Amino acid sequence: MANIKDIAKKAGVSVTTVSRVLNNHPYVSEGKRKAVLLAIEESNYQRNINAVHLSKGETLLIGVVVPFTNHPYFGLLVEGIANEAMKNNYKLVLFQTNYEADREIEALKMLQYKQIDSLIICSRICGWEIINQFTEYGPIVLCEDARNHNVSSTFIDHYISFTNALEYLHNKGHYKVGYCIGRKSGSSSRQRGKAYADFLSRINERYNEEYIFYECLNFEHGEDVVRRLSSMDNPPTALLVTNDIAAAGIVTSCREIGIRIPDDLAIMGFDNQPISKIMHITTLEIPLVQMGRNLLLQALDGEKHTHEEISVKLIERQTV
Amino acid sequence: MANIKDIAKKAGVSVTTVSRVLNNHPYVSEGKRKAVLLAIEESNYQRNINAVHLSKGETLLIGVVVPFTNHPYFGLLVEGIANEAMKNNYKLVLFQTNYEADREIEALKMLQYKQIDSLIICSRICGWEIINQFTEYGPIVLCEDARNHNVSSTFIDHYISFTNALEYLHNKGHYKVGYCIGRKSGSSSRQRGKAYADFLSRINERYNEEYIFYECLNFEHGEDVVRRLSSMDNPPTALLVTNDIAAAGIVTSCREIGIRIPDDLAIMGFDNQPISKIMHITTLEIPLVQMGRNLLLQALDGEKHTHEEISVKLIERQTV
DNA sequence: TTAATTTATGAAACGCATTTCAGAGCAAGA
DNA sequence: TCTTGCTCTGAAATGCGTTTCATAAATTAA
Repeated sequence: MANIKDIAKKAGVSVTTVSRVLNNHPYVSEGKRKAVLLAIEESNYQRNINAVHLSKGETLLIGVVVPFTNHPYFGLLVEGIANEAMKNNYKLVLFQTNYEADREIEALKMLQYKQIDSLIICSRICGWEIINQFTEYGPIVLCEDARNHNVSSTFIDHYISFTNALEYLHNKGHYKVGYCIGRKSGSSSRQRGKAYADFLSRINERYNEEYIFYECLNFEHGEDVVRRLSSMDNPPTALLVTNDIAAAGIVTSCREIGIRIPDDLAIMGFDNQPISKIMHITTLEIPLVQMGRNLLLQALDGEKHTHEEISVKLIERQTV
Repeated sequence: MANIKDIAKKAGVSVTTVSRVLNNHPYVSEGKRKAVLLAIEESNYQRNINAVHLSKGETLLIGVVVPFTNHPYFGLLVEGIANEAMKNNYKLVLFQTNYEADREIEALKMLQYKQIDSLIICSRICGWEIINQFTEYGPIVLCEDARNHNVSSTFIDHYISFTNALEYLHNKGHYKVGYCIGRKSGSSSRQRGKAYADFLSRINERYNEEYIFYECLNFEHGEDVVRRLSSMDNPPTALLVTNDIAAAGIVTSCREIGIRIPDDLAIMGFDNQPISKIMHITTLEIPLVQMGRNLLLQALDGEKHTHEEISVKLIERQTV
């Protein structure tokens, strides 16, 4: 395959001039430009992108770390990221971690090795002591409140939004409120846990371990929740479900065994996924696509670290 | 930052020897190996991955083309691809095309430019006349029957599986059968359309344009289908829905307006997504994760073109 | 007219690791 | 003893484009 040198020879110019033509630099006379373009055409020349990467030290690749690609929450987030990446001529390298720290470290190492220009971590597993070791190698963008760290972030205030949702349920007369969440650890889970604990003490209710459901990620997990629910002596009258799909699963399973919603059990979802609209699930809208877009822009912005809080909106429908 | 030359100097060996150590070549004496490793350690040396790529002419990157990242069908497929990629130390570059041909061409060009080692196209938009132009640049793997082409493929026989599903419905007493599908064009849609037409003529039914529903991709699209259905004078008594999520949406919307399933309307899904189990939707199981794995292995296999047909299985539940 | 810019061009340095090739040294087999 | 055949090592070639620097030529400004 022809390389830039061949083109230069063929067009009777220097490689510098060829490079200028390829990169649309000014200061190339019309005659030479034409000659170069002709030579490129005739030799069917293709720039070796890896040589460009080596030379420029950048790859136009952005890493995206998600625990699961196949999850509606991250699906929307990645959709936003992908759309914006497209606009900016960047491509995405996808890291599916399954919440294994090693996978996340692999992604960080790709940043270190310069195989990607920056890294977006949609849900972090590694501790900050690890992340911080890599901030020097390139922009890292988080999808959580990271205002005290050497990265950029786009996030929502989980404490406030959880509190709002809880208060909403309380105003509707619920005081036996439980919640379903994806994982025990993680920064958002902590914030939500705190909001929950504070809410309970505000309304003078006792913390009941039974009212918290973990591993609530998908439609099918709703079944487990409802099973546990129906075996309880003193079940909650309302459930905050941090993900509409799981909420939809719960609603579906409830219908099946005759638990009336919202009369027997009120359900409040999160995200405002399309499914929540169809199933009339009251939910807290999180503009995931928009957040994704923002994450990518921050990743491109490189040097300066910015932090953007996105606000959520409660959407009243028929499950509370 | 240190490079391989610095390490060579520091360790008192040639760059060749350093490279040998880095790549675990044999024929390096223990003494020199140790010296090199020490020098690497002390200089905090990082191999420049782009130089490696340039030199080796490969990137350990595999492109994956999907119309939407945020769709359960492709979600499972990508999950399988990602898992297998991980095992083989490959990373994925994700191309979300939204079914725009230009996006797919971009991916093909990245193959041409050697920024990716091979390309998996999960759902093709471009015609073969375009794909064929790129087969010389690296392995291309399709998720459709491509036995007559210069690529590898993992696929299911949509004609047969659609036929089986239709016959199953027919055996249950249905002859007014319609179907819901994602898009009008595309190879799988054509195969299914043919199976449908052949089925109709076999049972002596007239082709009814109204019985076919397009753009049926997601849960929310079920609503539209049901709306159209309920306004029909002579609606079908059974519906084949090429995607469980859409089927679930249809089931949900039907319940809402009192269409009984399967009595008033039988629903048959596709994929055997988790949601279909929960909602007891009769479906045709497509082992998407396994297919994804296979696609990746074929992508790695490079030179030789293989074609693997995956068989599907009808799973009887309660919506037919 | 002279000085200061701007335009245009190419040689050479730079980014960096892998691989081929040639050769030295040593051991095993004939 | 002589021939093969490993083991080990490094110089040099290879992959390829970008960018800096020096310089010449053409303009514009003073």
